[in-house]
Amino acid sequence: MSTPETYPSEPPVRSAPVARDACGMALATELLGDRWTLLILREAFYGVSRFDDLRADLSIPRGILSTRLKALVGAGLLVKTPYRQGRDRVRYAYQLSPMGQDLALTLIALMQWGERHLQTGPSPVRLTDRRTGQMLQIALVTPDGQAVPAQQVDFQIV
Amino acid sequence: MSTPETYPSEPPVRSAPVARDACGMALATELLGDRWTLLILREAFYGVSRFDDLRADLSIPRGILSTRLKALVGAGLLVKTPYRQGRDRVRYAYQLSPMGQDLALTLIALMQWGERHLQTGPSPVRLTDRRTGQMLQIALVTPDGQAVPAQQVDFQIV
DNA sequence: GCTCCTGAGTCTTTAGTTTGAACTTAGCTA
DNA sequence: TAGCTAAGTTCAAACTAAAGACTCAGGAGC
Repeated sequence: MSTPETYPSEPPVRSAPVARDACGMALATELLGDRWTLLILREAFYGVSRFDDLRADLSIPRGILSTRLKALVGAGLLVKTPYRQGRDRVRYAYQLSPMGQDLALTLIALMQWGERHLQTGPSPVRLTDRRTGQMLQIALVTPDGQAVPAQQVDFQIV
Repeated sequence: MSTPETYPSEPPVRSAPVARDACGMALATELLGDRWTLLILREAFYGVSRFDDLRADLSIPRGILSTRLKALVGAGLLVKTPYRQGRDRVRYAYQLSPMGQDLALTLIALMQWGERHLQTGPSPVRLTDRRTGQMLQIALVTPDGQAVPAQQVDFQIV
């Protein structure tokens, strides 16, 4: 973005051009930015929904899980739904709300980045087009659904 | 993903079908999942590169910034480059490596999600196609760059 | 009825991080 | 020589997380 050797011509950026409370990314980070929250949402995407299953799967302390779930329900990403299995007593499932499901693209972007740069083996997750079977990638697209290469993307602050 | 009222027919998922250390998302979360790291990368994307500018812009304690920058340099997301402005002594700029720049799509996905669900006002960030001026959105695309709607995406674990 | 079991929590104590403030260092500049 | 600034480091106090014990509710078995 800036070229350190060729200052003074191009002065360094001294502060972010977008205030933190007007930036969707910063707001999202406040909600999702901790060691557990993204992992909990990952489980939710995979369909794990019960307190004790989450706890066992993540090895997360009960107290922390309890607080995080409350925060996520409070923020509207998860919904706590009662259900009854067989003759069991009523229990609760934590499931993604539409707002939570809408995080899918973000988590997929994160996953694909992790696969490219951190993962050693091949990915066990396969995202394909149901019609053609083609592999899918995250990209920026125009309203009519045409991908635009990175060099052709214009980033502007108004 | 599962329908709480209509169990037993469809049993609940008891654990994530992908081990944490084989999942790009989980690996990425380990690196990026804390209160500051994503905010630091956000600054880096906006072009803020100097220690004290980051510190002032984020109101982050020096010690934390120092450790986070070291971690990010160590992980290969940032590069610490010496530079010299005018006759000043040599200083260091923290800038995105190619690996860090490759996180752009993820951060944009996060930003667009935050804008849809958390932000009250309109976004000051404008992402457009340089050729046509059209607004751009994150989506899943086929290898030839055609967006695929969510309902048509097939998610499989191998 | 009484006891045990399980899912889903809460409470408490200990361990680990984060903060903020003060101190340090290197290279200018007056 | 003293002063300034960017970029750290160090340290005590405050906060947060972790691990384990405790609680509670509704069945199931005796």
